[in-house]
Amino acid sequence: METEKPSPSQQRRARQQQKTRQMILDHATRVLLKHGVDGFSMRKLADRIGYSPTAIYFHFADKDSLLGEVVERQFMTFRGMFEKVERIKEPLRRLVEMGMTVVEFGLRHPDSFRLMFLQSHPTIPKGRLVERGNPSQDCYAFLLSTVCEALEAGQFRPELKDAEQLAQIFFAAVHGVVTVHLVKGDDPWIDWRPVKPKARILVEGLVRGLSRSG
Amino acid sequence: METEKPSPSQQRRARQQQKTRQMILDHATRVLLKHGVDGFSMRKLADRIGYSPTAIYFHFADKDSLLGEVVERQFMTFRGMFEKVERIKEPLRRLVEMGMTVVEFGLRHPDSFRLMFLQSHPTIPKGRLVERGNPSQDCYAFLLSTVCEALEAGQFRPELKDAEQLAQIFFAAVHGVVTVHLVKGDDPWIDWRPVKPKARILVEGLVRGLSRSG
DNA sequence: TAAAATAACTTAACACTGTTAAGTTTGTAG
DNA sequence: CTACAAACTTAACAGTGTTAAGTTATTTTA
Repeated sequence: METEKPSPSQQRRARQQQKTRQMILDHATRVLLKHGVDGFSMRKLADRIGYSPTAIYFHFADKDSLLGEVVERQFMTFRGMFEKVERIKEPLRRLVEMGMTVVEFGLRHPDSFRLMFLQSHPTIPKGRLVERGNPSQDCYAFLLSTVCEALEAGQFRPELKDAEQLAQIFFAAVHGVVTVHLVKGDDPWIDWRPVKPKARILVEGLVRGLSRSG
Repeated sequence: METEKPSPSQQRRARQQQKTRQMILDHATRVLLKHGVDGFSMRKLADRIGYSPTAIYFHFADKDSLLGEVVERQFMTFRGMFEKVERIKEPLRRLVEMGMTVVEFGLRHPDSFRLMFLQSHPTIPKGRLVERGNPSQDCYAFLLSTVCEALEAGQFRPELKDAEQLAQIFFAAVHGVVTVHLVKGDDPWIDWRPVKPKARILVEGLVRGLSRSG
């Protein structure tokens, strides 16, 4: 394989392309967070950025890919919200506050949450932003490491040994509280109680129920 | 108000209308359960039933109303799945099995679950099939009554007194397990564990963590 | 420096979608 | 027999994602 070094003009062009790519992503993100995924369309986005609809397809394969990249960036800011929680020493307490952070994120950025956790994203971007398995970038890895810590300290009941399983259980529980609120929160059929207290009781109750001391 | 008694031919017409309504609903349900909500469209449905697309609008206000009624019927069959669980005497054990039933339903009828619990349905049908608050028809009421039973028997921790809150917590947790599986189950990013064991551990752990004995 | 090639677009179109306005057939009521 | 309303159909509107073909400008090559 011959690796031709790119000429200066090629580099400049590549830089320009990256810039317009970013510009499109920025606008797409803004539209998504303001009008939701239903209020987003390629044509509206094109209108907004002053290009024709087809121009976007020069930079992104299709709508799914574009949304996939937006989601990837949302995951970065999502991960950022866990910084405060990171310094909690006690793993089980950290686990609880991680759950509350997810809830916080879901309430603050509902459309973002919907996009990230209520939609399948089959199209995986090639150059991923977040590094798989690295707890400082991958949220799931961070959750997993916390569970592992508690596990190694022998804080869970003896029959619970699978860190992946436990992590997925905790995430699913918290996910459920937020999702039900986002999807059915307006339904007058049910006399809904506030989300945060419910989440607290759920996560703390779960920790108590699964830990050795409980 | 003058209640004119309907003539025989009027009655027959009304019957015929109800019949085609049902026919449309039946086909709509079948399409939805086979091809999912994304594979459903008014025009395809019209094709299927041999009418023009607009004909459907004579029987239903719009797509949302039609889907709303389909969902309502799905809730009836959903409720039906709880019959076996109903005879469990011990309320906390019943609570656990109710959760497992929800999971069972979600795994067996994923598109149905998506339609019922992952979509907002602002349009409430006028003549509702299920009677609000009646535990033998309304699933939430059934859940609520079970929670109440355990609550009255003093089986929950003393600080937990709100039946609605507890019911919503339990439902959200189970909902989360199913939803995460349906939405992200294909994501190769995570090494997913089987759903049912996770659900069991979650619900039993939660019961243990929130109950007095735990 | 002129010609060829390539990047970065635009225009026009296709095949869909939900929904409505207006027209048509058909059976009932007076 | 006429009038009317029910139950439809046809045609159209406004929107969607996406592609094929054409255009313009810049860069590379002969």
